[in-house]
Amino acid sequence: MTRQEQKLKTRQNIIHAAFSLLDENRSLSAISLREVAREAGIAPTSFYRHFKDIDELGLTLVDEAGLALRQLMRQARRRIASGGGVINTSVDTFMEFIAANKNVFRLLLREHTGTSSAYRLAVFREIQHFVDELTDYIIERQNVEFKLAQLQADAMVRLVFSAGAEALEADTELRLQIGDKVKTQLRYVQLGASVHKE
Amino acid sequence: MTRQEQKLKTRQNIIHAAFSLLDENRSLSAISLREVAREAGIAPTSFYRHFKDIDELGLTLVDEAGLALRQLMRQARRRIASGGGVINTSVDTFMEFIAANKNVFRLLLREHTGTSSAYRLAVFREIQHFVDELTDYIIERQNVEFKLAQLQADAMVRLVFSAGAEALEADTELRLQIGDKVKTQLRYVQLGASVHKE
DNA sequence: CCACTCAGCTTACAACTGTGCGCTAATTTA
DNA sequence: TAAATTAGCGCACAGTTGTAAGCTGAGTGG
Repeated sequence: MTRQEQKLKTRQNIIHAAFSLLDENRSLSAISLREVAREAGIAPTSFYRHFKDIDELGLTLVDEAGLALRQLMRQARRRIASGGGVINTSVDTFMEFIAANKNVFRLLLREHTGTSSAYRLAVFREIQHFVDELTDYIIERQNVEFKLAQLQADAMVRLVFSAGAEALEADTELRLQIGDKVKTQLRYVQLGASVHKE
Repeated sequence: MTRQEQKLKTRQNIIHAAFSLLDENRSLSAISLREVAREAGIAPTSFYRHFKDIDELGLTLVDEAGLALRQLMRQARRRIASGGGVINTSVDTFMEFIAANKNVFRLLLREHTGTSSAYRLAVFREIQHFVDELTDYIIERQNVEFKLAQLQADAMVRLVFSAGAEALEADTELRLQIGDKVKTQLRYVQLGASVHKE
């Protein structure tokens, strides 16, 4: 194994360690460099060979989470194309993502309203991608003007993320209920927006 | 000043100190007992004369914030009674509340998705009050069945809180824009729900 | 008036934090 | 092969944390 490979592996160990520490009751600002190092199996000071700060690690994690989100979007689009209804498919995909990547979503959720403005901004940008993509989609499908589509998309994303927060700590059955609830709410928004237009 | 009065005053000093520490970049779990004591002007160990834990203080703060929320609701109802449109008045009242009680709203927002499940639950209950009251109101005004009213109220509260989060860090002008946005979104929900019913 | 209560203090300690410094051993480069 | 680079380590230090123990002085109740 070359030196570069080894370094990359250690870096990923650190990232993985940090994600695993986010379990249940910790936020980015609540995990310490030493803890991460311990979990990653390196000496505390070796951490600096990979990241300038603990904050630099934090931003990296947010980026990784954003990446996962974008992959989620792609997956959802693929699924929609193969039929089943936009809202249904999107919500189902989203809920499955949450269940399968709890800590990733937890990170986004916590830091979205968290204490570091840098993290908040980073998460905000990731969510905005979501809104933008959905806006385009709505314009194309429902043939409405930009402003209205954006408002609608914004509302929908907010509702879905909020429902996600609720679903995060729920068991499978409750999560399905939450999914049903948010689907209906999304239909209200969609219906309301299309009626409003006329 | 009697001993009891003095104790109460110190207790309120502590609570006030804690709220003021929530400014900008701190959450409940990120403020230390010693900091609170310092800010309140007492010795660290004196803290224990008033609260068992820092967590007990935290729950007290959430309660206080909930109280403020309930007062907000009453104020909104009074204002609606004197005309001006339900959605408009409610959102305006809410936005004014946020601007005037930043740290109170910040607390609710942060702990809603925060790291302590006890805090999360406490905040969740406070928000649920909001939903319940709005549900009753909708049933009464729009004469719809409970289930539908609840779904509608739930969506509306989620949208308003989410907009509040955005407004929290915004200046006056942006806050007004956010207010307008969420008002439109709420009308979508309302419209959509009423159309859906038929 | 005198015994009692108790809010607040000082001192102390062990645990933890981030990080500077210098070493080692292994890979990379010339 | 010799020189240079560097990932990772151990040690050290100053700063912070929560909280236990025991004292003091002022308000309280008999």
